[in-house]
Amino acid sequence: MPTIVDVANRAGVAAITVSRVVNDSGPVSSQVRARVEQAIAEIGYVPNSVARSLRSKRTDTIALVLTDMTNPFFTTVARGVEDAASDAGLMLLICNTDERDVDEERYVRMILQRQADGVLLVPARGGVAAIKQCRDHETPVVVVDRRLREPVADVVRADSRGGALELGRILVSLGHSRTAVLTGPRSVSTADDRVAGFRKAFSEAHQAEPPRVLRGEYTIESGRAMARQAMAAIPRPTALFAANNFIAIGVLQELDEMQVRVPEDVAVVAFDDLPPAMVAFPFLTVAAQPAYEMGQRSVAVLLDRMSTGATEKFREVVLPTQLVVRRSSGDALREPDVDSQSAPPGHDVRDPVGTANDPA
Amino acid sequence: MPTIVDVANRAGVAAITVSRVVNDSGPVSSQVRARVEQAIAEIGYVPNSVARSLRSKRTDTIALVLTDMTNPFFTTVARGVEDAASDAGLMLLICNTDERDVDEERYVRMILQRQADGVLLVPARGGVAAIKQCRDHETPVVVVDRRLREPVADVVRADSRGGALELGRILVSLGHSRTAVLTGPRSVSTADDRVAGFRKAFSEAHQAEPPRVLRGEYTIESGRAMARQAMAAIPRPTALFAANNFIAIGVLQELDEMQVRVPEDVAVVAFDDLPPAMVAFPFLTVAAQPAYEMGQRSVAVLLDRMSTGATEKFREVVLPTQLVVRRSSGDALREPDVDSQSAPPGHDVRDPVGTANDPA
DNA sequence: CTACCAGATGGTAGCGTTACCACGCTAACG
DNA sequence: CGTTAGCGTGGTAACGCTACCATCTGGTAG
Repeated sequence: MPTIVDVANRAGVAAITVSRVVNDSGPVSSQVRARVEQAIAEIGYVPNSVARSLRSKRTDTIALVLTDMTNPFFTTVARGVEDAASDAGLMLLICNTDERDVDEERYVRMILQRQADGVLLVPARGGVAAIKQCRDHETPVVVVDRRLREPVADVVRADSRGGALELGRILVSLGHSRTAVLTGPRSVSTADDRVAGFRKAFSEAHQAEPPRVLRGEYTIESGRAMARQAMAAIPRPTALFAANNFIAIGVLQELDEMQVRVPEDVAVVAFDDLPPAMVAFPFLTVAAQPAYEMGQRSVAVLLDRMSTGATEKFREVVLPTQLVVRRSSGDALREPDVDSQSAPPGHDVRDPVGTANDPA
Repeated sequence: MPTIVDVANRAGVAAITVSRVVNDSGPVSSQVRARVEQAIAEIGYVPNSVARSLRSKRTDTIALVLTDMTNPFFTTVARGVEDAASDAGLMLLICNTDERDVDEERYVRMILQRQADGVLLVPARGGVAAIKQCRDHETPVVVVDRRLREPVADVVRADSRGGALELGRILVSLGHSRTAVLTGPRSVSTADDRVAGFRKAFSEAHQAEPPRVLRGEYTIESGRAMARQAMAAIPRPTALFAANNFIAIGVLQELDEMQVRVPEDVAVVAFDDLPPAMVAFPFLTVAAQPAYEMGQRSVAVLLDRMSTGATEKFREVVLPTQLVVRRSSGDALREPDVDSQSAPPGHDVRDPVGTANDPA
C-alpha cells in the first residue's frame, strides 16, 4: 500500500503538504495541489485513517449499543443514527446486547479501546456501569430511548408516560374500566413510565378502576403469557395495553388462540408502531414513537457533546409520541361485554392480507 | 489516559511485557503477570487499539455494506453478521447505500481508509467498482445476497431461482396459468433469478402460459404500480408473484384498494418472509430466505478468506430457501375466475389483528 | 527602508503499540 | 561438561500520519 510519503516523493513535495491537500487543512498553491492530486491518482493512494487517528486523537467513528437491532423500533432508530452519522462524516459501529449487562460492558470496552469519538447507548438495565466506563475514558455518551435514575449523561427518548396516558384516555373515553397493562422488566425505565402514564388516565377519571399491572419481558413469549394471565381474571378485562411491539404481537397471537376477538371481545392498544413499510394494513391503536428522529437527534446531541466537552449540565430531549387510533381499540362500550352489532361488518380476528401493524 | 508505558513503569517491567500480558502473546511468569494485571487495574489502563492496529495491521473490524438495514430481510442478515462477528472478536461497521452506487463507493472508500479487515457487500448495482476498490487495497470482500456476473469475489446468497421455481410450481399445481411476476430492477441479480425460476415452473408444465413480467423497484410504491398494471390486463391474471417483501406489501395494499380479494380473486405468492417476531398472523405464501444464516455464513466465508488470503478460487455458497405455503396462495382453481364457496369462510382481505407476514 | 504579516512549504518529533532481534538464564541432552 | 533449546524479559525501531515550529517569500504599512 502506498503511503503519504510515496505520494510526497512522486509529487516532489513534503509529506505534510500531501496531508494538507488530502485534508484541506492548510494553504497549498493550486499548482502543488494539482501535482499532489495527480500523484495520488497515479499511485492509488488511500489515506490510512488508523495512523491519522493515532496522531489526531479522532477516529470519526461513533458506536451504537442497543438491545436488538431486529426490533423494528430500534432498526429505525439505528437507521436514523446511521444517516445522521453519515451526514457528519462519521462511521457507525453497531452492537447488540440482548439486554445483557455483561455484553453491554464488553462491547463498551471494545468501543473505548477502538477510541470511538462517542457512544450512543440504549442501556440494558441500569446502564450505569457502561456510562461510567465511558466517562472514565472521557468519551461522550448519549443515552437513547431510556431514562436514567440519576442525570449522569445526556438522554434522548420518547415520552413514554405521555404516550401511555393518551392510550389510557382513549380507553377511558370508550368506557373501559377493567383494564390491564402488560409491561416489561422493572429495571427498564420505559416499562415503568408506560405503566405510570396509563395508570394516570384512570386515576384522573375518577369513575374508573386502576388497571391491573403485569410485568414480564419485552418479548413475544412474555406477551403471550401475560395475555393469558390477564384474560384469566374474573371478570375479564375489557381492554389490554401492551407496552411494546413484541408484547403486542404475543398478545394478539394468544388472544387468537383463545378465540378472543379483537376488538369485539377485548380492546387492545399498544406502544410502538410498525414502520408502514412493514405492514400492509395497520390495525393496532398505538402510541407511535418517532424512532427515526430519535436516532437523528441522538447523533445531534452527541455531536454537540463532542464539541462542547463534558462541561455543561446534561440535557434531556423528550420527543412526543403520536397517538394513532385504529381498529384494535374498538368502539365505545355500550354495556359491559356486549358483543352485538357494534363491530364493523366483515372483520374477524384474522386478516388475510396482514394487518399486523404494531407488533415487533 | 494511561498508556502501556505507564503500566510498565508501575509494574516495574518493560512495555512489551505488558503487551504480552494484555494480548497473551508471549511467555510471562505468573508473578510478573500478576503484578502487571494489578497495575492495569490500579490505573485503569485501557489498551489503545488504534496504536495497536497501526503496528499490527489488523483492526479486528469488518464492515457490512447493505442497501437498507430497515428492510427486515437485511436486518436479520445484519444480525447474523453481528453475532458471528462478535463471536470472532470483531466489531461491525454498518453502511446503508439505498441502492446507490455513489454511496456504495463512498462507504467502501471510508471503510478501506479505516483499514477494516474485511468487507461484506450487498452490491447496489453491479458492485464491480466497489469490489475493485477492495481488491486494490488487498482487503477481502464477500458479496452477500446477490450474484456477480463474473466471479471476482466470494458470494453467499440464497437460491432465488430455486425458491421462485417452487412458488411457480405451487401456482401451476393449483391450476393457475395466467400469472404475472412483479420484480425488481434488471441490474439486480435476485430480480432476474426470481423471474427465471418462476418462468421455469410454467415452461416445464407445458399446458401453462409463460408469466407476464413486470419490472420495477424493490419498493412499496413500485409494488403498487405493478399490481395495478398487472390487474389491468384483460383477462386478469389469476395469480401474482411479488419478487420481494416490499413489492408484496405494495401489491396487497393496491389490491385492497382495488377491492380485489386475496386469495379469492387473485392468488399472491412472494419472496422473503417477515420474521415471526414481526407478524401476529402470517398470511402470505412465500419462499423464505435463511437471512440470519446468510449473515453468519458470510462472516464465516470472510474469515476464511482473511486467513487464506486471495490465493484460492472464489467460492459461492448458495443457501436453499424454504417454501412456506399459507393462505394467500389459495385453493386449487376449479374453473377460471370462479369465486364461489371455495374460499374459507370468515376471511376477507383485511384482518384486524395483522397478518402481514411477508411484506417489508 | 525597515518591520511586520500572511501565504506557502518543510523538518522533526512524536501518537501508543508491537515486530524483531537480542540477551541471560536454566534444563536437558549426548 | 559443552552445546542446544527454550523460557522470560528487554531494547529499539518502526507503523503512517499530523502537531508544532521554523523557514522563506513577497507584499504592505509605517
